[in-house]
Amino acid sequence: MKNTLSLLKALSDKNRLRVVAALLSTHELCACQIKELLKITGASVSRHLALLIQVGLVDSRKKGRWVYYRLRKDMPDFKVLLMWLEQKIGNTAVVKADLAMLDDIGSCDMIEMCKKQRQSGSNP
Amino acid sequence: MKNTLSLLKALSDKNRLRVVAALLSTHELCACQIKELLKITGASVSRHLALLIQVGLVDSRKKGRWVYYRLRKDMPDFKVLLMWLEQKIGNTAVVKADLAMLDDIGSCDMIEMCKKQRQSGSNP
DNA sequence: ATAATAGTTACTTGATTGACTAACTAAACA
DNA sequence: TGTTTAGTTAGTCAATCAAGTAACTATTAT
Repeated sequence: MKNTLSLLKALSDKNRLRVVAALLSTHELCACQIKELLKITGASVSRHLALLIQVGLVDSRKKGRWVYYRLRKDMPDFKVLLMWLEQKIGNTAVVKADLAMLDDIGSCDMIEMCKKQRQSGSNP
Repeated sequence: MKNTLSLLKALSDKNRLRVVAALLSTHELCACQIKELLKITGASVSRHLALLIQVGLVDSRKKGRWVYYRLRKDMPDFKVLLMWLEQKIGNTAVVKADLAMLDDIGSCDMIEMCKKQRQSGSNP
């Protein structure tokens, strides 16, 4: 009960839901890509992802300076829920726009993107 | 997206989740039964149920002085989610205790139960 | 008709939560 | 080795939310 409640709470935030939707179709995303997608500070990204990891929905791996996150689609506990979610929000305007945005971000060089982020000054 | 978010938020509260779990196995419950189950004021019950109705999960019908609520299990939008939920929380201690409690409540005369509630003084 | 009562709505209060800034950690490069 | 940088943690603030009390509505019973 408590676990399910935590899981539902984790999904009850627009930004976290957008992350999950994005991860449903991209297999893996770097923190800085998520930051670019949601247009929030790195600190906020970090906290959102920490929560998604805590409830077991997301996994992370560190590669050099970057941290990559991926959805644990295989977990039987979540499988049905994630399929339901995908079917529910996969075609919404927000998610479609996000996926288009991710196409741009993904085709970018990571280092260049991070440099651009620094210049546009969202995080000192 | 907005609808899905509202739905998830509606389910992200312990009392509302307990109500949904209860309705999953009882087909119909009166407001005063829910009040007895959750041990909160009638006002709070009313607001929780209003929210569940607003997101489309619950239906209500008025019969005399009483209002009965039922889950809209048929709705294709919710069907998968509700089945997932039932499988996830159906066997938890909280829900099992709630169902046992509802057995008692259900076998009671409604008028007697409401009278007892008045006497125990939870709502003036 | 009047009193009683089940449920809703309005208002207030305390707790939770999400976002930001700033300080910190760890990895890479000069 | 020292600096830059990606990400995390701590602290603060504003907004949201759940619960209670009190006032109101509608239905039943005396």
